[in-house]
Amino acid sequence: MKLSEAKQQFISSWGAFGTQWGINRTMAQIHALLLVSINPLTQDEIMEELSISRGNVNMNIRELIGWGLVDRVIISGERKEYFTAEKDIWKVATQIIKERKKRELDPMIKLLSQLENVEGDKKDKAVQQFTQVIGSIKKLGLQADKTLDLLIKAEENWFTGSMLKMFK
Amino acid sequence: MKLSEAKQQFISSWGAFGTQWGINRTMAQIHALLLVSINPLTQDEIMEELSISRGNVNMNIRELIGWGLVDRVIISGERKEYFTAEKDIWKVATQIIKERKKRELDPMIKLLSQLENVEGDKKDKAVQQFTQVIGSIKKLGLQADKTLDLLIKAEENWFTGSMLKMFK
DNA sequence: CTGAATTTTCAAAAAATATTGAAAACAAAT
DNA sequence: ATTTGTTTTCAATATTTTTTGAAAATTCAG
Repeated sequence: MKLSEAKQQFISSWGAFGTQWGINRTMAQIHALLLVSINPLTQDEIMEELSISRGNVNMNIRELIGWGLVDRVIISGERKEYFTAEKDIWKVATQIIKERKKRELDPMIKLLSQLENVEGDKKDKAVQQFTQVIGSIKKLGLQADKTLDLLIKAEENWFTGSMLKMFK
Repeated sequence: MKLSEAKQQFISSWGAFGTQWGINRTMAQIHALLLVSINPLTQDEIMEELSISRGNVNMNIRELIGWGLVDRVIISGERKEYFTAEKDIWKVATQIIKERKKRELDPMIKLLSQLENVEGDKKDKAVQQFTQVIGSIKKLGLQADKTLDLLIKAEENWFTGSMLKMFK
């Protein structure tokens, strides 16, 4: 397989995987494109490469910047803005975990905490069961939250190092 | 907050969280409903409770069964089928991990393995960089795969037990 | 086997989401 | 201050995804 062909394949597949995870296809494709581009790209280059409109590029680039996965790059003497993606995959992964935790896990735990305080007879089977289910989901959430915090702080060898040794 | 109100809130919020994870809103809501229902429910009861059509219930229930999160229950003497959800949240979590791994992570690793074999000059900076990025994503994927396999096999106290001890 | 109850399918409709493109806003150079 | 290149916005449009509901298929009882 040729390089250009492989890049195309990567970009298109990454977009497809993205949608399965609730991520906009184009956003995932732009990220993929920047990951496999040696040099930073302009909006025009991204438009060209992916055959998408200027507005689409602009919106998704800003979204990617919001996720902390893409940075603006100023090239001196150039009028246009350039964009580049973090290439260190460990950093990319922790950044995504950090954001999803903040946007999704934390609000979910907050919700579950509220739902735990349902009023009613403690002997009521229905109340018991509800509180039990909500409580156990919250517990799992809190544990995941804690673990992910540590993971985010841990160094790159977390997976390869102590983690795997632990399970032998 | 009253129990019925809390249930409604849980179901509706669970649906919203689901969509963020690329899961059909109704499927997540049906799952939530069954999680907080003491008794198994029929399709008619689910239709009624969530105000959705029969076809919609049927399709999403089958999808949930496919994910291993919901089971058909036969109640003797009854003609209708009943449905119930696994209430043990740890089992639910490992089941979801197992399925997403199979449906998403494994295919992704397969793709990356193919893309690693790009033909071309090894000294070409572009080829090097591409291979490096693809290789590191694959590596991360393989490590996650391995870790999740162990997690799936591990007992319920994985998070609370050794996992947290490891990080102090 | 027949008929009634129940489940499944799937084309059409509705809803949700993503994309376009042109106008407006902004920024740099002269 | 004006022109020119560039970025941003957002209403309109297109696409994708979900939902409906009625017909077909299936299942069970008699």
